[in-house]
Amino acid sequence: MENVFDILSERGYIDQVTHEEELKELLGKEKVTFYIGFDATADSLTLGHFLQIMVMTHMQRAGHRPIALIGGGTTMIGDPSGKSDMRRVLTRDIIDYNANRFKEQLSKFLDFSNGNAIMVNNADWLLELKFVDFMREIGVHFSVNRMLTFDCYKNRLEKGLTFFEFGYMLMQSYDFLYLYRNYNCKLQLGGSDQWSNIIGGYELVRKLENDTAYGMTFQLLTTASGNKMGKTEKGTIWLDKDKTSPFDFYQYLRNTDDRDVKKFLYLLTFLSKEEIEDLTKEGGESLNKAKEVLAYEVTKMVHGKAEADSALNAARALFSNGGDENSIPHTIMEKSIFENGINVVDLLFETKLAKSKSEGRRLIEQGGVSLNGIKVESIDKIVTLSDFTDNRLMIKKGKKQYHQIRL
RNA sequence: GGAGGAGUUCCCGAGUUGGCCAAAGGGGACGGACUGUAAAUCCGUUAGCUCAGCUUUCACUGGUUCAAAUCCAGUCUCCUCCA
Repeated sequence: MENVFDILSERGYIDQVTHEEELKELLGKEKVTFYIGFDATADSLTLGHFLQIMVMTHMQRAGHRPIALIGGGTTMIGDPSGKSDMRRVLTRDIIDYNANRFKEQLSKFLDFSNGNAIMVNNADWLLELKFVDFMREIGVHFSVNRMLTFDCYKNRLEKGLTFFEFGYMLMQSYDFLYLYRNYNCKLQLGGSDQWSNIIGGYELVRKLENDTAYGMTFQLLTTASGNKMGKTEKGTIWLDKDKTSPFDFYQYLRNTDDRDVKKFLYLLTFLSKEEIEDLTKEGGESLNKAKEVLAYEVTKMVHGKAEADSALNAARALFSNGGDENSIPHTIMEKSIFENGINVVDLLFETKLAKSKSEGRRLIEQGGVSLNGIKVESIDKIVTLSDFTDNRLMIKKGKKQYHQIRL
């Protein structure tokens, strides 16, 4: 059987590894327990987390045991790496709630039965630590001089860094130690921004347990234009369908930059190398097909086949004719509203296509709105039943946003 | 605790001899043109509303004034240096 390390490497997940050869050997010969930490700051995982889920899934398929660690305890501090400001501190209740949601979502991808995967919450052990004991057992192994040389702290020195946040690394390192002791966990994975925290943990295990631990990071999912994948300015792309609809989720991936398609196919789908190379070899316009596959595959994994089919159909219906109209995002409204007529601007506002009426006016003035294919020329237009066809009215905002009104 | 500096519209960041400030510039976002539901480029928009006018904004509260982001007093927060 192929070594999972090679798979991860070939697909381009891996960024940095503490001991490449040793780790590869280990992964080839025994069942390895590893962990990835998730911040519990939101009540849903994001598309960005999906990359980490993929890695865990690859690992589990290869016979290894994933531990998903929910940062219930560390979230109470906030990881200072890469952040310029101290994070909002959340209450225990919120964190617990979030942790539960994470578990639900992760269960869709990982097999948690029979201990094949484990979920833990570091609040369970971090919160009961005694300060003095912790400082004596753990604190003595960390050199401040050394910590200050890490990039993540370096740039914080100018902005200010509290001891509170400085302790984050010790806590995360302690997590690793705890998991090593209780679950024989030998490997920590994480995004490349976690490198220094991971180093801290594996060094701690080595010092205290005199055993070898490993760390590996993978690339942060970024788009060619430099943004963090799944975190658009508009808002985060969530895995929760109530927070980001499957259609929007699909569309986000469907609109992937040409330069990212191949990379994302490798990272976010299980398609074989041959399939991916085949889809992307021609480049140019043919990449549209690859984008459709990408969007469909990922949506299928996250939201299931039915939702993926539906999103695919809706998109085809809207953008290339054919496909099923029923899947298009829509609002059902009272017929009486249109018997009297409603102003377009109000309608845009009602359907949330415009955040304010001013924005709605602006859109119309700039020629960005059409009803059933007819451009709205005036902000005074009154929409009535006569604008409908078969009780349906398709509002198009800009080039890509469609919303249908049904009676 | 002492001395000094700062808090502006989504973000960064101008603006403090009071009016010409809904507030420069950049980024982002949005709309249009071009296109392949891509990128790049160009043009436009970017507080709200009952929109040629009106209303609410420049940490908070109160004051001076015909008029304040700009002046005064107090409060809060953050930063730097000293203890």
